[in-house]
Amino acid sequence: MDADSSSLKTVNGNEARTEIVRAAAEVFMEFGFAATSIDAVAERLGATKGRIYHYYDSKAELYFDVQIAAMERLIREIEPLARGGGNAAERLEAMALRHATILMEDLPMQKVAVRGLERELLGAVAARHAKTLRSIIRLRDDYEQIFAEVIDTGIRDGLFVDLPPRLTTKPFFGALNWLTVWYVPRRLQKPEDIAEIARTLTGFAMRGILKGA
Amino acid sequence: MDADSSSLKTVNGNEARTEIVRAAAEVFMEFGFAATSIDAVAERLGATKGRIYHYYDSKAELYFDVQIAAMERLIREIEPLARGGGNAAERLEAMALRHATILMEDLPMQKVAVRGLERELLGAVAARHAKTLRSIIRLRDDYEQIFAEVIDTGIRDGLFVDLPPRLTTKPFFGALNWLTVWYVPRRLQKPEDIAEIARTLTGFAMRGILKGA
DNA sequence: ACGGGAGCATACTCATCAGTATCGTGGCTC
DNA sequence: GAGCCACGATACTGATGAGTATGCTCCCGT
Repeated sequence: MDADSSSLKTVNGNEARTEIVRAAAEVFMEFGFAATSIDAVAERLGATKGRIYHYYDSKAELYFDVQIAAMERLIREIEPLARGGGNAAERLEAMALRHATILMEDLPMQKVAVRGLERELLGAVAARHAKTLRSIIRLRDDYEQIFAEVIDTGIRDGLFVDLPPRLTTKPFFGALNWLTVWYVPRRLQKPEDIAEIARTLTGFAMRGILKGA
Repeated sequence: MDADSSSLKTVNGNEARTEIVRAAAEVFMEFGFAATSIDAVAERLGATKGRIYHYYDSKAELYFDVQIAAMERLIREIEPLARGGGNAAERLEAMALRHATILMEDLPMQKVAVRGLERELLGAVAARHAKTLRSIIRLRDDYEQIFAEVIDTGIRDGLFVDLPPRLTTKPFFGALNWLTVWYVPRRLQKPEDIAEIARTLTGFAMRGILKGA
């Protein structure tokens, strides 16, 4: 149906774009949007600007694509869990565990996404990319909504502490997302370690929200 | 050459510097380090570059000063609470409550500090400011240490969950610090609202760390 | 076996800042 | 009441980096 709904410049550039997005995520993660030069991304790719501008019209568009990719993976993996079996507490726990794991597995992309639409952008580029911007905010809201609904259910079922859901969701995400600030992937020792961190964080977050017995 | 330890250029510029730091914090909060121009800070001051470069040698130095001011306030206010009365749980709760409150009261500075030494800096400016950089990292570590010790005590006393302290501190801070990501000061309604938010977050964090009855 | 275009590289342009150099001006001391 | 200096404004310089213009080279279909 779409001749060209995203601003795809060439017909078959999807895997080329993916490769660019991956490299961009790494550099954006390291330096942030403003301090990242397209040349630096190109260098990480072992290429030059030309390659990137062939697929993307601007740095902002590339940055947006990183965020979109990150959010889409989260939504794709977490939504089924929200619909899965078990009561609200069990489902929320599964979601949190998966969420934390994905953050670590996909650190570059996810870190960029978590940092979010740093203000630096909104002011500078808002006008030109208003539509894309809105769609990303939409994605983020949708994602939070998935959690919010499960939490809502849990509160109504008397499983969770009886507080404003919005205000409960925040520290819940905080406990998990904060890992993008401190987590540094170690060479070696990765496979089972990620799981342990994810479990610890999830445990903390769940205790925070569960109504005391 | 020059004997003065901080790079204070003029003799009595302390209040002038304070005013500059305050303005800088607002702009840095809004746009981040890289995307903030000194001219923008000057404009917020209702002045020009000249004023700023009269007191600061570089943008980095100014940025550092914001971080230092933020960390110093935290340490100054929280440390007494760590030494105060009560068991580890009571002290930790008081600390968390105060911490969250300060974040909201001093949002610009604290947000900049929480975002931390964004990587964008480390690469770019590390060499020249290695000493300052180290002292800021030191401040941050000291601050975390204040919490870590109380948490340690609580674990030994059997009050807190029995997990690696380092891994418990992280989500604890996460639940609190995350508010710098979502909290937007509302005009009106501020005085008691801040207190409620702080209490909710603190409650969450404490439940996360307390050993279930 | 030859156009033509997708997929890049190279080589520009032009704007934005960080930092500097220089110059006014008011207040202070003697 | 003259000189001095803290303070700050104005007017430069130089580097960096986003985006563009253009050229090269395969690969593809015909």
